Amino acid sequence: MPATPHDFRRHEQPALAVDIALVSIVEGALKVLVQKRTDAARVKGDWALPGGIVRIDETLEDTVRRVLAEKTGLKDVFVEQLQTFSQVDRDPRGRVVSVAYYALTPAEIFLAAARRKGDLAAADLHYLGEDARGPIAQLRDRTGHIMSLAFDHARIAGTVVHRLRGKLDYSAVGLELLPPRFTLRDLQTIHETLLGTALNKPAFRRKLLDRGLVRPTGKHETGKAFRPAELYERANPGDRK
Amino acid sequence: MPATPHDFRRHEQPALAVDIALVSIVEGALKVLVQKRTDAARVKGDWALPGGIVRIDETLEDTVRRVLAEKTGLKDVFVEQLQTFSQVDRDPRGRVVSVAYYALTPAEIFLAAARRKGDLAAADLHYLGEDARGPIAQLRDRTGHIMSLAFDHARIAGTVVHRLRGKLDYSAVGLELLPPRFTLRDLQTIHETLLGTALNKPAFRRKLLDRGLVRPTGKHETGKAFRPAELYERANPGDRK
DNA sequence: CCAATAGTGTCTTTGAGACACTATACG
DNA sequence: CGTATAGTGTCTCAAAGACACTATTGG
Repeated sequence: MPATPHDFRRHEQPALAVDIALVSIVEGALKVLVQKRTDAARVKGDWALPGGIVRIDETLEDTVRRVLAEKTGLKDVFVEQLQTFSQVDRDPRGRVVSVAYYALTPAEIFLAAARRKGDLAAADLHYLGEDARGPIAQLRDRTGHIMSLAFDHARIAGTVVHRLRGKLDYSAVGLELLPPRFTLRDLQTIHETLLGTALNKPAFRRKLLDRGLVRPTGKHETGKAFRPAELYERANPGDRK
Repeated sequence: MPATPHDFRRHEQPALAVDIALVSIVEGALKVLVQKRTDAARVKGDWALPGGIVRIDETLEDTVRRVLAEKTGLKDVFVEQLQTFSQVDRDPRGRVVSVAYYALTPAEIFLAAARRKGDLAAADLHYLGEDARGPIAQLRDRTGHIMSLAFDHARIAGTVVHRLRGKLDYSAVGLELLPPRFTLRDLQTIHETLLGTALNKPAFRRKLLDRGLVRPTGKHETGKAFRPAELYERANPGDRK
């Protein structure tokens, strides 16, 4: 029997939040934006992914964009839903179900956002693999020290890497981590950093061009002490040459 | 600044529910379990996916298993999270965010569950493709008449088919739609029904056996008027022969 | 031995990896 | 013209599709 309106609140319900992994690749290193926690005495973990409570009149995407704007000043970021996390004890302060999102942005924009507020930091994101409960990641600061993550955010970060690795094969998601014009070598570095493996140069180029995901602009890099690479841009979907 | 416990309820929040697409393949037709709606006057759509409100002490998987048990009597069904749907107007009775799940079960168990209660029905699930807002599906009854779906459930059903098609390539998810022992022809029919295309027999068999996903039992079908097929079972993960 | 489907051998096609080669800019 | 990287031609290899062939059961 479907619930009627007043039924929705007959039982006490979990609170609903979003958590956002803002990810970038800076000089061949995978980065994620984290926020310094202030009540680390009550909640284990010095750092957390930015997040916020979903308001009654917002879609989840609205909440994500509001939180990103409030905490980083960023607008028009690429955002996709990852997965919803609902372990009963995931937040020791109360019952919160969190819908995790990942956001992707080029290195320059990412660094500018991380510098904007004092409690934000760009952490190195290391994928540790999967165990019985799923993927997991570890964060390190620029000196290589481990940054402890609160809640289930190490799981969320691990799941982001796992998802992005899967999507590289069949989508152009790596383009979200580059400016509008880029070289194929840059894009290959993006893929290699996310996958953690080296890729074959001719095969990589063939695949992208055959599938019509990128298009040469005719322009070239400048200021290099050797042969400059051609700049490419993303092809409009539907284009096949 | 992270919220403190009392902050969680400072604003009014959406209610949190799960919706479940219990899917099966019966005689080469893709089926989904739907429930007859009683207040179709107030909410457009005669049918809906089974669903329920998430209780404070439940994980989402707990809610899914509770709802499946209450509505169908099924236990130990294969269940995976699909996606969370949060359009503000998705339920005209009030603000509800819904985490959609799909559940897979073999034809016999599915048919028994669908017969168990009078308000349940096994609908034919037709994938219509993707538009700008995502995948969409249409339901038909056994006479071919369209069954109108409430809320965004046509989107959820479409997203389930889309997800399952993607997973067939790299996972053994089709095995969840078959009994413990099955013929390779049965499994190929499962794949073909989900994908909506014919598959190459030798290639299909090679792939499954090379990847060690299934294992021959040495037993064969009985009661066929022609050469009986060998029965296979799922290989334990890690086995490679 | 016929019907009908199970199961396989093998040729072709396709796409990815390997690797070496040519191309081109700056200084 | 040397250095360093861009970009490509081509061989190899692996996986998937095509297709025809053999195998096996009940009747």
